Amino acid sequence: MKKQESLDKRNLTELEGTVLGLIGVKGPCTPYVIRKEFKESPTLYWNGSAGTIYPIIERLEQQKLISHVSTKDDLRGGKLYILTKIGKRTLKAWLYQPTSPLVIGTPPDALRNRVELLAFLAPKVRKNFLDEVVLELENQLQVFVRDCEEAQENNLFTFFSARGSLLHAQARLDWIREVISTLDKGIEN
Amino acid sequence: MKKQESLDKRNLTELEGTVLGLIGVKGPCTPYVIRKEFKESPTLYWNGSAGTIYPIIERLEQQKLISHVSTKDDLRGGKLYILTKIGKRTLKAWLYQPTSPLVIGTPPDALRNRVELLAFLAPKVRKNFLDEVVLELENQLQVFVRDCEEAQENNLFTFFSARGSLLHAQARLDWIREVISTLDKGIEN
DNA sequence: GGACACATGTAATACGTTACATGATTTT
DNA sequence: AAAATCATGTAACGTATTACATGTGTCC
Repeated sequence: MKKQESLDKRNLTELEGTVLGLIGVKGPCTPYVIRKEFKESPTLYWNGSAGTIYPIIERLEQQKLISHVSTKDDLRGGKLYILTKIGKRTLKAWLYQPTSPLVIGTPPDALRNRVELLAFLAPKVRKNFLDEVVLELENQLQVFVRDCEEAQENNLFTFFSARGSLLHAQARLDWIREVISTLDKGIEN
Repeated sequence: MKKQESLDKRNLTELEGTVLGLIGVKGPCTPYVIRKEFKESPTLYWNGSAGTIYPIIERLEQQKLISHVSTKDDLRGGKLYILTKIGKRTLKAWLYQPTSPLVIGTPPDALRNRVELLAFLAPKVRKNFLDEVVLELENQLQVFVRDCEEAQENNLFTFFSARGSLLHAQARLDWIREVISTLDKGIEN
């Protein structure tokens, strides 16, 4: 009853590509390890729930992008997955998309949505909201600073990723401060 | 055959809240106007497809958050929707969430995903990728600069939103340049 | 009269999450 | 023995997109 006509023609989704990439850079690993990676990483967006990861691993195997080596003796250790030749080629193609709007385009941002609609709140409430946001962002920034320090000791590219989150958080903070000061000036007039 | 047990208990999704907010700040408007807003805005993430907007308007009306005034005479003009009292209260509560992880948390970023997995590409390919990304981001930055100038003449908060996109784009550009220079130094050693 | 913008909707599909279910192994 | 972690999976659901279908009014 599974629906999968022309699976090989489909492009990888962002999450599928990331899973494929994790198998690629981490070497042979089990679905469970992939899940842990998602859960523990502060920069990887998805939560790596079982209901997502296992079906994706299945799909990738059916598309011959990954294959597993059986581990009969060890009931505890799960199936170890590795990239196939096609998998390596596909991953390289998926990674190298410097002009794709999905990669280059500005991601969604729930805070930006709120700011766009802030006209609906009374000036005082607005001010309170923005002040609280600044406090939250300052705390978050500290967390990312620590993440960067930790990541620096491990993988260089994990560090880059953490650094990206940090710079984004800093940019958001600068932005909200700018909004606050602009609104404050407006009130004076 | 519609499934909607306990609709009033549900929280608003990000898109539902944004639709409600647009009706709130723009005043009475038709679903079509909402769709246009999404299509034309460079900072609002969603594309405002009919298949999304019309069902949302329906749901919001069923939850008594919005109501419409009939326009019998004008077949062309669609139904004009406005916020109800409950709608106004709900919108204020939805906007004012300065500590919500969804609002404050760092959004997903497909470029960050790529960078995290860049170890899989050969150094030369990596370099090409990053150089191309810089070019793309520089172009994008110019677009956002123009968006900001346009928005400055209209709504202040639309300008803030555009400004947020601009600062984010700038942060991403700085970040990738930093990654490139770090990798270049590594090669020298 | 034809093209285009206005206006509303439905059906099929894709994607990810939550919650549930199961069982083995290790730690306390 | 109980709790926690390892490990794999399924079912139901929510949400948004794409593509399709339909019709009206306006402009050239």
